Order: sequence, then C-alpha cells, then structure tokens
Amino acid sequence: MELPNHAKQLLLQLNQQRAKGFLCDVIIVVENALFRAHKNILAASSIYFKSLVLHDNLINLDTEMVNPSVFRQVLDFIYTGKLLSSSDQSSEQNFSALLTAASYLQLHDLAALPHSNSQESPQSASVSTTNSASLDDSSTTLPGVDTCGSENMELNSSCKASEETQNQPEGPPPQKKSRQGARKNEWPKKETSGLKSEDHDRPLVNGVIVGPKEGRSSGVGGGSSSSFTSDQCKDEEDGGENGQDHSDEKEGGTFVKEEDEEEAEDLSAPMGPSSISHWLTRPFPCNICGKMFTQRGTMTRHMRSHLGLKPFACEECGMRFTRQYRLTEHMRVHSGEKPYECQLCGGKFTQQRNLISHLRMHTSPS
DNA sequence: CTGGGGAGGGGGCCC
DNA sequence: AGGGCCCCCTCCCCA
Repeated sequence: MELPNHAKQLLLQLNQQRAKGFLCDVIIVVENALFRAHKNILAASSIYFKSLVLHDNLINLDTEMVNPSVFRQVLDFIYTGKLLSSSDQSSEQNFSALLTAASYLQLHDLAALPHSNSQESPQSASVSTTNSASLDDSSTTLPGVDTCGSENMELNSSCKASEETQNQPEGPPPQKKSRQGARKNEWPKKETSGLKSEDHDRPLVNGVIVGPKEGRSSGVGGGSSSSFTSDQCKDEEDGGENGQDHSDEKEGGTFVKEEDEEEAEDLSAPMGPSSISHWLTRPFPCNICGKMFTQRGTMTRHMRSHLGLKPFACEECGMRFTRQYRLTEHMRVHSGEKPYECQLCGGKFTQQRNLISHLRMHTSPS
C-alpha cells in the first residue's frame, strides 16, 4: 500500500515551509544574498551539503562557483525536483552557471541534467506559477546585488501575504519558554530547534531574511562593503540596550512597519556631528541590523546572535551557547560549583554577576 | 505581591 | 580574531 502523491506532497510542504522560514535551520550565504533552508533537505540532496550542514548553521558558498540567482534555482531544484530557468540571463549562460554550481555543490542529479531540461517546459512553467510566491522568496537580495531585479517585485508583493503568516502561531516556541524549559529539563527540546530563537526572531518574509530599504546602511558607509542589512534589531540605542528586550520584542512575533520606518529614518538621516562621532567611536556596523560596535570582535559576536550560531554545546544537556564563557558558566549548573562567595553573609553563587547583584543588596541603602 | 536568586543574553574592553 | 571577563538587563521561579 502506497500513497501515490506522498513524496510530492511532503516535498511541497517542505518547500512551503522553506518559503515561510518555518523550521529552517540553516542559512546559506551567497555573495550578499541569504537563503534559508532545512539541513535535512540539503543533506539529502548532496554529500557536500551534508558535510557542510553537519556542524554549521551558516554556510558561505564560494562566489566563484555560484551566484545568488543560480543558487536560487539550485535551491528550487532541490525542493521541487524541477528546474526553472532564469529569465534575466541567456539560457546558455545560465545553464553553464548552473552546471558549475551543481558540480561544485555535488548535486549530481542536477549536473547530469540534459540541457533541454533547463528550458522552461510547460510543466515547470506551471509549477513556477503555482509556487512562485514561495520559491522566489527563499532568499534575500541585498543591496548591491542586481541579479534579481524582477524578483524583488515578487518579493515585495509577497511580503504582505507573508506578514500575515508570520502572525500565525506556527513558529518555534518562544525563547522565554525555551529558557525556562532549560531549567525544567527540556534542554534537548531546545536543541532541536536548530537556529532557535534568533531564527524566528528574524524579520522573515516568506522565510526570507528581509533586505533593507535601498541606501539603508550606505549612510554610514565604509565599514562594510557588502552591507546587507535587515530591519531587525530596531535598537537598543534608544533605551533598550539589552538583548532581552530585543528578543522579547521579536517574540512579539511581528516586525511592525513602524520599526522599520523608524530605523530607516535613523540610518538615512543626515549625519550630524553627534552621529559622526558615533561613527568614529563605533566604526563596526552590523551588516544585518546596522547597529554599530566599538570593536570588530564585538560586532562579529553580535552577528552570531543574528545567525543563530551557537557553537558551544553543553555535553550534559545539549544547551548551546554563543560564547565559550557562557558554556563555562553554564557548566557550573551541572557541577554545582559555586565559586563566588559573599564575604558578608557567606552566600555562594555560580556566577560572579549574581554575587555582584547580591552584594548590591547588602550595600544598597534600602 | 515582592524580593532574592538563578540563569540566559548582549555589549565593552583587555589581552 | 578570538578568548575571557566584567557589567548590564531581563526573565522566571520560589519563598
């Protein structure tokens, strides 16, 4: 007994999930375009991807071998088994680039396709129609990338629809819950969420990490040549200098337009003396949210939170951290070690910061 | 309801 | 560039 369309339906679902960014656990960076996808799907389609996604949530592809528009086709092929030709390039050029990419990515099925398959068949054309909303939205085209001019319109037009889907309670569980869950022996659950909180924290448009408005980060210039930004991280600069705020805001589920506009205004505003000095003291902007940092290392560390990169995993519970030091701290939860002792009352703490806040209690007038 | 403690996350800074 | 540490904010639990 076998359901005739089972595989097809499954793939269709997965592709729709990709379009929404639902359960996507890996980001593929091609030049300055970001594509979200599922590790399982990528791993199943190519040994090369399999090795890449094994340990990383963020994959940078060689731009010599693949460009964003080709990779978009590749990704569509992986999720649909169909090849949709690119309209903005000659099919010869496109097919050649596709073959190069397929070979580079070790997508043997794709690499072995006869040329005729690359032409848009009536069938694929119809698929293209049905799936265009989701397929074309699987990436973000970032400023400076002119490969997807026509697609940007589709991207924009699909934004509204996707905003509605973003409001639906289908994302991963809120971070707060996860964190709390961590204390209730639900760590493994959290681990399975892959990119986890930052993941759904991102301003998704049909699973796409939303690119900026034009000229977004150009005002500050200099810091990053390949400035891709998103409208995430409406910041902290004015008030909530805090990550929790940040994530809470995002957990709200929606990235309201006001935020975007607000930030857009900030960044596009003429640079007054204060903003210039701000730029001088914080010369390292985040490519994703535009937040400025004093040191490159701080900025790259910050980027990890955008990208959901948590390389440091607790062997005991599977909880993952963005920093080694956090893991070290966390391990004391398991070991019961409390190295920080209050000299006034003898209270012991696993973390120094908690000792400090405890000391404040001793010293505060109240 | 409130205060204290535990813990996750972020940024700054030094090495 | 990355590690380590400090400081801060916040959330949640619990007494």
